[in-house]
Amino acid sequence: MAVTLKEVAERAGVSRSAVSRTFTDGASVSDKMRRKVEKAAKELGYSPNALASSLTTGRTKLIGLVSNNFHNPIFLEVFDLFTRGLQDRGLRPLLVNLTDETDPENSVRMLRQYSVDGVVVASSTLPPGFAKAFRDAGVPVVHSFGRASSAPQVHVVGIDNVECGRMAARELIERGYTHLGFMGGPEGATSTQDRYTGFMSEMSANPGIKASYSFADAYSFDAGRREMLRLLKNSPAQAYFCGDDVLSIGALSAIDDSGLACPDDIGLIGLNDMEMSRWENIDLTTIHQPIRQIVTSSIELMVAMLDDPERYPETRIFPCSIVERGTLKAEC
Amino acid sequence: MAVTLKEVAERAGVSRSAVSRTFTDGASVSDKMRRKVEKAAKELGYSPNALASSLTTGRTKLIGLVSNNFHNPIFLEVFDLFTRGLQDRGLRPLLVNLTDETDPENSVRMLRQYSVDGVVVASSTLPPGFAKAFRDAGVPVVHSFGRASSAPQVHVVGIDNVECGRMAARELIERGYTHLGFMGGPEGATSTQDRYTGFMSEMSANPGIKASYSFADAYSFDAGRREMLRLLKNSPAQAYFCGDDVLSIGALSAIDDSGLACPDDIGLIGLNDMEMSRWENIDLTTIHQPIRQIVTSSIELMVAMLDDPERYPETRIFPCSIVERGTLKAEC
DNA sequence: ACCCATTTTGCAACCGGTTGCAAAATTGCA
DNA sequence: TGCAATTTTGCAACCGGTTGCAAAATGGGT
Repeated sequence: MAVTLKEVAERAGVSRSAVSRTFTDGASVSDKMRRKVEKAAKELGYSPNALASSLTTGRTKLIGLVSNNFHNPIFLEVFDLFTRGLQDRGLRPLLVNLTDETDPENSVRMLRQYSVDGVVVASSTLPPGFAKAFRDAGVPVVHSFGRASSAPQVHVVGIDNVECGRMAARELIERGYTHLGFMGGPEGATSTQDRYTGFMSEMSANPGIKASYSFADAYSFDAGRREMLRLLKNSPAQAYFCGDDVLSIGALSAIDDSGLACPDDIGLIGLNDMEMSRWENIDLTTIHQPIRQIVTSSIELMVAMLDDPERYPETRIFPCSIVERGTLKAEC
Repeated sequence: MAVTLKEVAERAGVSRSAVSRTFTDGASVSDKMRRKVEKAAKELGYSPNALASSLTTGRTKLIGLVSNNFHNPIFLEVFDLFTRGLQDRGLRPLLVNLTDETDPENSVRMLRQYSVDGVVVASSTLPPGFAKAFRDAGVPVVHSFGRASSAPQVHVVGIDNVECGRMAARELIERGYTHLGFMGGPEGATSTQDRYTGFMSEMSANPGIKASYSFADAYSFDAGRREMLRLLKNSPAQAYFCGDDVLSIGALSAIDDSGLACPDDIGLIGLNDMEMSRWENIDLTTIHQPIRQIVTSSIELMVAMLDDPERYPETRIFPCSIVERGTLKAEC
């Protein structure tokens, strides 16, 4: 069906190598030859088979884009940025959905069968074992939204979740709240654990402040709503730092439904600053996570690693900042 | 780096063909041989190179998943369903983001370079030209969420948007509204046009009802909000059928902000029934689009076409139904 | 016009698999 | 045990490209 190199060569009356070289940049071809070949190629509608060439060059320009976050709207933004960013650099994302997948080996095998040049793990809830499994298989890996570490085993790009936890606590304290709540995401996620650690460290620094904590079982609206409804039943805190924005929105809905008002009765601060958080009927005060920068940086790191697979693992942390909207009181 | 067939063959002391056959189902291999090969393969950690084999078999099991909807949260659900469904059938989605892309030829060329076995166009806003361009290139295509047609040029799976328009109009009329509004999505999208046609056809059947219409410039929160704010300035209708749910939610926010209430002052009905629409603080009355069935059916159709590329183009339409929630009055 | 340095071109082997065909091995049956 | 039918195996060519190397062509200087 498809036109091959050989046919173009015959039509142009030249060798196959000549055709190959006209489509390989950096190869030595005379202008005359190039014109002849390009003419024949155009007439036949030829375009080179990237997979065949990958056999000899060892590069497919395929990048595994691995995630298990298909229920958090912020990941639609993440996928948008990744796909466009990769495309712009001539790379192709092979999307892998790891929801329900527990064994890294399966995905490693699959991605190796397709000889991906690299893997981007885009998830804050996937255990670090996945990223490591790829690395152990000799595939360049970047873990985006992964856990910051001073001695990373793979490249990590993300935020300092511990610092975010601290930042949220400080903000609530500064605003005069004296009974704070931490309503985390899934307890097993490293992001949740780190935010918890940071939040609590700030608590120990402020003995006058009362704190309580609990965890929702997913980063999702329903989980946030359910957890907040539960909290509201018995003496809730004055303000909560929620695991992320979608969780906060669930909590917001629970507060509304209970006849309470936000921020008058209960304050909320989220994390992510997803598009939806600035919707006027949500208007969530939140910690901005610079996802655009994280994605761009992840892609840059990936590209760098394609050139030098031995590159020493690096952690890139981007600063977060509070976006003030309408879910915290100005001052208590 | 990677282990090859040849190495396994040498280790097992057999021919390369033998190794190839043990990993090809349906091939003739004795049990003894199979055991020998599998042992060697395991020891070496061999897994076959899918791309190399695609050279001779002509199948890559790669499916282009093409979309330009990276701002409508419903597409996260769509991607989730597609990636899982394809994976379950041993197919791999190559994600292509066509935001800002106007020339079908580019994407066709790109996907042909990667010899995808088929292409799923998942979009209601991409012009039909894209799907046709793939078909013309000899690639099996399914257009999901595409325009229904009695003489389709490519396989189409989706809903009857004209009927949805009618259904929305009828619902509003039955509830006693006498001044209806159609607030469409982007005017160029076939989905918008069809919903408009259906809506207006019902209007002509009800001469007593007053109707007005306008279009938002994207299927997005901001566009919906902007358009509704504009409408509210001069004698708005009593109830609107909005282009889709995310647009409705934008409209809802505009209504709230203007000090009006929904459904008391203005009624709204959306289309899609995305996850968010049932969030308790949104609670949107909407027309349910059975996306799960659409995706499943699209995948089935794709699989069928891989077996028989000449299969005659078919349109599959799934019925929609109204989901009653809180944005329409019970009775006026 | 001649010679040498440089560039362009084609040959052939190779990338990692698959597959038609014929030879070798196994099986069934007398 | 012998022989034909059947199954298993290996050889070698091929899929669609790339690339090292040597031969052919070109260019420059005199």
